[in-house]
Amino acid sequence: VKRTIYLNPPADFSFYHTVNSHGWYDLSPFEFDEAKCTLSITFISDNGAPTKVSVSESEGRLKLTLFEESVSAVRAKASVRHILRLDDDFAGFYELASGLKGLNWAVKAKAGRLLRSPTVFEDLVKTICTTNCSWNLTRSMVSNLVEKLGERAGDGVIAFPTPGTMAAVDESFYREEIRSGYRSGYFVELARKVADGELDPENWLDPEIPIAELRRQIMSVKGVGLYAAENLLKLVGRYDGLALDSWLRARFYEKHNRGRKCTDLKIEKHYQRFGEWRGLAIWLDMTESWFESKAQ
DNA sequence: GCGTCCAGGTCTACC
DNA sequence: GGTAGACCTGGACGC
Repeated sequence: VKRTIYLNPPADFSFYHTVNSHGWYDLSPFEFDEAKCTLSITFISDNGAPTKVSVSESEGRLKLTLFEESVSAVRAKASVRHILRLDDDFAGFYELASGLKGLNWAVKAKAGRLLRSPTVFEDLVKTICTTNCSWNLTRSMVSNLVEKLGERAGDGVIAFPTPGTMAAVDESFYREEIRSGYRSGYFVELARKVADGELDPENWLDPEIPIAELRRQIMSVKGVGLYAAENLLKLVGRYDGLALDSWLRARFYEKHNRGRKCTDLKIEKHYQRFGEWRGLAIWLDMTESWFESKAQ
């Protein structure tokens, strides 16, 4: 039995720009129906059951459709708040970015919220899946994780696998079934540490943890280097790293360096003025063209 | 059809 | 603390 509930987003929220903020909407178990502008999210409910909620916009409110009876409205709202970053505050960034070329569009469009998964663990694994490979391979590894290892409900809903489930299979499973190559050992080690309670990625959402300590913890995960750590840091609300990767560098060369390569230091200097917001500044500057012809 | 390169990098070994 | 070389996969490209 379907249920519909509503959620009031903050005034500076744009559903469209949040969903399309980066490639995450394209990774399983997210499903995005572009024509209907509806995002389906899947997470593990409090009773341990995988549950699906679809989210769309309706007259300025967020309309949540719940498909499982077991999930409470409170829990569904909390997950959506987390995934769409409804409680994040961007006033400081908008103040810095207002009127600036490359960024003013974001202020006007209310962009800046980077879509995230229901858990930090899921975002961490997905981020490792983005390293040193094409986006196609990232998508393939993630959908293999969900299809072959995900948590299944009776009605066909599948959520991203839990640390415990991921820890229960060995490296050869990842190599052969997930096709994750040398990352396979990283997944086994990470999943075991989280399942054993030795590491708690969800704790990284705590804004009180000093950035240096947080970065140290994240980079202690095998397979997570500077790019992956800074990317995950953005997803837990810390934007002081640029998270440079081949895509971002190429876009910077194109937009700000006449198509010629330059050092990372030059890129760093370009965004220095944005201080603790620089990671968001480069991302929005580099993705401006995604939204140029799509007035929303 | 086969070799090489490289994508939303990171680790290890050795200066 | 800085940097070659190795590392899975699969699609693109040159020959």
